[in-house]
Amino acid sequence: MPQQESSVIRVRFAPSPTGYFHVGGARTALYNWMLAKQSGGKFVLRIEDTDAERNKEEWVDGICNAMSWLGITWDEGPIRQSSRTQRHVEMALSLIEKGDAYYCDCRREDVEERNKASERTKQGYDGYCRERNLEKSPTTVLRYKVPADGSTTVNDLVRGEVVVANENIDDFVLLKANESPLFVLANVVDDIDMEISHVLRAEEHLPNTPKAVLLFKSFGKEAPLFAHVPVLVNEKRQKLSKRRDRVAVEDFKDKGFLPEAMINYLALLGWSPKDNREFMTLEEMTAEFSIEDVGHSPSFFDEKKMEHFNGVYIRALSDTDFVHLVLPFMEKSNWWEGSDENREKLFRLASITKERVSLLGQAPDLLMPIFAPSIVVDDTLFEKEVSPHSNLISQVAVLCQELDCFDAPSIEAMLRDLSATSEIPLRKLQAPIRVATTGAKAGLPLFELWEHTGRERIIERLIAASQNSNS
RNA sequence: GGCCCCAUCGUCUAGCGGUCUAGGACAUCACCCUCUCACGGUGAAGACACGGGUUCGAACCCCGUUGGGGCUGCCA
Repeated sequence: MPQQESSVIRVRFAPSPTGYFHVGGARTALYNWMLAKQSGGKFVLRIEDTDAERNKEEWVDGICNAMSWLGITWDEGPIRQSSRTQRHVEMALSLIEKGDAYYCDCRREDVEERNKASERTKQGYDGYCRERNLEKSPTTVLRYKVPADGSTTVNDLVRGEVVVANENIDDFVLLKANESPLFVLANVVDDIDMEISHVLRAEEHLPNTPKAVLLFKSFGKEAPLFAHVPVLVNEKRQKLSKRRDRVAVEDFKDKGFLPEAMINYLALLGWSPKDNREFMTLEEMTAEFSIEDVGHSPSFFDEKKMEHFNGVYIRALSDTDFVHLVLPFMEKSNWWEGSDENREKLFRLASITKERVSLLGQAPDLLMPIFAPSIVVDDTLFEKEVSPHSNLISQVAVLCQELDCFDAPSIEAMLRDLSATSEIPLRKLQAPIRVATTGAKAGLPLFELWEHTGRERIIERLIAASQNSNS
């Protein structure tokens, strides 16, 4: 096959704005991006909005924002397919003269009826109007006349050769009755005009690719290289669906996923580097990515594993970056006051917080006992963990009062001392006072937590706890 | 129903005819570390769908079966 190896790679990512941007689309976009960037090629963002009924402009913004957040940049676009309707129609009409297209006035019900009546095992359009030489009218669609014999081959970079007998390809619609262009037509015309070299998309498009190949041929153009990557599936092994599955990129952003972690995880769904390592930067992945090495079977999108990746990325963050990234999540809490003092405190808490969260959104819960003026202790938990130890708790309150300096080392020394004299292991001793001062059984290391909460509030909470136990 | 695609631990994968008593990661479990939790460390359990070939030799090649998925629109 003569191939344009010398010319630049031009790919396009072509979402239709019929819903939010989901992880499946993100992975397809990412693969396209890596394919283009590894050789200095161009990435075109094309919005496939030929179906005016289903598209909404706000989805376009959503897609662009989510892609930008992930770091998937585009060199051209977003180009609305709807802005090129005239060109699509013109190209479709040119096929009539070539004898490759014809008008058809069959209604869907008519076709179904005929199929039912005949012995035909296939269900699609039966070619009823092929030789009727209909004129254009408000009720006619324009169909492509698929050759009766022979077969059409799709040469796919990940699947290999896919051969389909032409008799199994229906005469598909090019132009609706209202003369608006349809997917395959618009796709092919735009790919030609935009000089797309590689069409990398999800496997769900494989069945209509022979139609595209036929069109390229009719237009006298060489088809681009195709690469159909497996779809992403849910736990029931069905293709991820915007409606059924909660997989919006934006939702993951809101939960506190880092774009780098998502990109890293997503890239590994269907592809892996030669040495099978998992943590890679976008640059490293781009350098090593190879479309031929993409797997052939669907991958389950495992949010748990992605969260693990996210935790690793969070822990690798500098304290400064962590504070910067976690601040928006803190600001969602009504107890958070964004003072310089609090930001400084947050910075000093960064390292012990980082290793306890796998999502940025988990940080506020951990930090609430320190920054919130008051805490809430669940009744059952209080009865179980706090009440039996009211004496101990009031004793600790006194010791806190007596401490020269209320910092972590002093607090630790004080509690270890108490542990030794009272013969209560530190691990047992910390439980009631932790619940009394934080409302939770687990959380940040107690000594640092107390230091940053401040002596006054800690003593206040300890006293309140011991008094509530007595009554 | 028809057409097409796919098939290694529960999941993501390594493996591209001999190095496989099948390696790694997530999840699970146990132990260690430890002020709780977490991080980290060590270890356990866990897979080549099945049947035929080809070959001295098959997870790797071929065929079939089974199972799964996608498409089947005047959606994309």
